[in-house]
Amino acid sequence: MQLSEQEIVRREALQKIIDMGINPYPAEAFSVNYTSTEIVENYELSENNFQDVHIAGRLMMKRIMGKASFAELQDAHGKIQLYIARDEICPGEDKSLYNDLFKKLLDIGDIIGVKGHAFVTKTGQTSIHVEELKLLSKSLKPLPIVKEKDGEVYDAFTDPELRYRQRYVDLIVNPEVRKVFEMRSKLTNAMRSFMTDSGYLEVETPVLQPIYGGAAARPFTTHHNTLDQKFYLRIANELYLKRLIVGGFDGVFEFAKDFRNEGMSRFHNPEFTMMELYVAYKDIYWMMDYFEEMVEYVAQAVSGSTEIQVGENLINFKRPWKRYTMYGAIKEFTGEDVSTLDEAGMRAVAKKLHVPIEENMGRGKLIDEIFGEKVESLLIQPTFITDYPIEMSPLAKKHRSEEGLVERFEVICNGKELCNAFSELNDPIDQRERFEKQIELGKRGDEEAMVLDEDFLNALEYGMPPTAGIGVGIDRLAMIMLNQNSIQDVLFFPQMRNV
RNA sequence: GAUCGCGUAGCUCAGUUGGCAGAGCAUCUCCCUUUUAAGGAGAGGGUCCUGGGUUCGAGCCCCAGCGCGAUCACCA
Repeated sequence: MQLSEQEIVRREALQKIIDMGINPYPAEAFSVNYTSTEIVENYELSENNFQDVHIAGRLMMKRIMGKASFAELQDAHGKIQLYIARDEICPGEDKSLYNDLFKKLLDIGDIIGVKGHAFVTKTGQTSIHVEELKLLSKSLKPLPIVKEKDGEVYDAFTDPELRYRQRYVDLIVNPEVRKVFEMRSKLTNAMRSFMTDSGYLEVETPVLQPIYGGAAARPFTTHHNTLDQKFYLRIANELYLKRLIVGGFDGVFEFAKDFRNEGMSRFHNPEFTMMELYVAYKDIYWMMDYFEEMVEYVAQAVSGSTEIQVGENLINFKRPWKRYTMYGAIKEFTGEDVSTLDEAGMRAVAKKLHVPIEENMGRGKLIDEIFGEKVESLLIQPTFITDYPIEMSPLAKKHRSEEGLVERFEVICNGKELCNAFSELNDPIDQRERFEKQIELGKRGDEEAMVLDEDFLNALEYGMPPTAGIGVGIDRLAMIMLNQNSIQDVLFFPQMRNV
């Protein structure tokens, strides 16, 4: 391994620290009694508090001025300035703790613990007057140095490849990145508590599945040695959650890592998080209300408002959201009434609207293309689209009144699909026929056609109550609510090519 | 998978017509007891992504490859 000049210097410093009799990686705990932000935010309010502060974190800046110095300590919550005077951390004759350890051997990035008292400097900055200093962990790699003045950031660590491959560095030096992930956690917590408060059960279902199902996608495959059997990483957990509804639970949900062996883009990572919820004795109209309420609640919890600025758009999650049928939305945005057209008529409309189509597309696919090309990107505010063509929805119940459609809705927001929901198909005969149609599509070369799951049909044959189900793309929801442009910015460790 | 762009010091970036490899921060040495993008004086640090080619001479031009990004394709 080729070491840079700075890395060599740090290894030499490490050895000198050991030579001084100091363990650079001590085993014992360093108990902390305050965090940086607690002190900074509350010092003025409680003048006499914080006189015995134990605080630990990463050394982020040293400003040495001879026999006294300032430094910046960063803990999990923020930064606080340290004031270190030689004669206070070295009250005796031996000044080596200050002159050697602090001034020369401690580097930016080292993890230290200090004891001291809070005070305010001449220039008005709340700081810790250090009385004791202890090295807790020596850092051997130089950190990127990010500077800031008057809210302006200089030399920010921005190379996306380095940021994603070494997210730990990104998190150390880019506080706004930490913030995004803290808010993502808030988001999922808010959803979780909303559903738990409704009385629904959070469950876990298999990631390794002998038959993949619940979505149309190409799977990852793997092999179990003992069983000598092929397994797939799940592309969805839909069919397992429905088995649990058959089993008698009236509401189950799971935050699931799903895996799809497909292209990557700023909206696609090969592994991603989907939240699926199934509630017995409900239909899509109930689910629309429930989802609307949940997202409004989540927006409030995450940002303290139902209005969120996303790029150039101000998105308002306050209920009620606009609702269109798919035909209605096409009519509204293109002026074309396609509801009564046959396949040929649909093809003619697609051509007229300059929607690129292929000869083998059926009526349902044509509708989907027209909607995707001409309507979807125009829907910025959260909008319900209901009543999808049956060909695209093999797990959704037939529409209660419209031939050729199913009871399904999606919510489109910021031009992208946010969720997908059905009144779940619970007729086992119908479900078998839909699977068989998928098998034919598969034989005709559709690599994403669904596979027949005999055990799932077996479960349906025992009887599943009428059920509403929804799948929510958590990464995409996070992108919108946290105003992030790429899925990579809401995943700690986005997939990268191995180097 | 296609097209375009990018890859230079630990980080952020310059690099002219092809002519000695540059800056700021960081690092090292020295000075400095209320600084804060601390300051002052000095110094060191390079596989210019990799491999070929053209040329007297390549960071720069050409070819191939690798990695990243953007857009598209794919993606319920």
